[in-house]
Amino acid sequence: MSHTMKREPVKTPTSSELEILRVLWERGPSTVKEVHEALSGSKPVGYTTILKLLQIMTVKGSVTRNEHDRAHVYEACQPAERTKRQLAGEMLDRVFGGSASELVLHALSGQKSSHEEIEEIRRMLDEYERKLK
Amino acid sequence: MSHTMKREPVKTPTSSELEILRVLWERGPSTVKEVHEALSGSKPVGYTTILKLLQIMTVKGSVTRNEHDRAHVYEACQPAERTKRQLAGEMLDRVFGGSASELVLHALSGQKSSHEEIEEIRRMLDEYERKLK
DNA sequence: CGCGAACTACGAAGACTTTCGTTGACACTA
DNA sequence: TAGTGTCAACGAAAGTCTTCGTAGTTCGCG
Repeated sequence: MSHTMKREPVKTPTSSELEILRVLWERGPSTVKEVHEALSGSKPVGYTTILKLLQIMTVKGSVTRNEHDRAHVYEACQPAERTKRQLAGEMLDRVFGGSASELVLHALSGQKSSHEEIEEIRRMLDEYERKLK
Repeated sequence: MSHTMKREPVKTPTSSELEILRVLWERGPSTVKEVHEALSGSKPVGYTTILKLLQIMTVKGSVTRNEHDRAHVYEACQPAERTKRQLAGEMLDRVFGGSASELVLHALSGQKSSHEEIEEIRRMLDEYERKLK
């Protein structure tokens, strides 16, 4: 009955979901245990908390799980690039009214970026304009 | 008793609060009515909803209000620059692991920026490096 | 078999957000 | 003065998010 199912606009992940997604993006498909261990490093969090979150994310459709093994293996549905673009785009609109330069300005003002980092950004701008033509 | 009061780390505004703050930043000190009218343009929202939000924000400390007139006048406590920097900085850390170039990359990939906009970003990069020295 | 370890499923509490209806105070005016 | 319009204050409902305890299942092993 897929034709009766609403194609949701892929809501942006919540704060906790994002933490989990970052682990999945970095590690690739992982079990609850693996995600839990990865996140426990930074702050204490219960095993079942991660489990529950992953279950909810499965229902929401932001991750899929492979139940072949007893320890289910979870995987992000959307590639990191897509979700990051979505998040950056939202901030661009909601905070900076669509002005990319304003976003860059404020992003830089908050921390000290290295000369290399700045050079990297310049390279990307060149690349971006090259593609526009 | 200010010395007994905790100096909260100024939590980042919620989605609705941000919408209101943007109005206050743009218009300057405003009454509930004015904020309401400004926001009604984009989407329907009740007057008391805005009032309640502003009251909550007053308690949280993100806005102050002048009760001199019957229609209280609200004003953002933090300048736009500061809050924007905070929001951009958070996204930088939480999504892009602190990589400014990645943030720029994804911000640009989501929308089409004009040549002028790109030039503006380049100018800002120059400015940023100039100040580093 | 019976036990403990490893896992999933489920429910529910608590905190926050968002939204709005209702009430009451005030002030202006017919 | 009674009626009308403008406001603030409050309470409460509904929806999310986050967290975790508890219960039940399965597997390997002594």
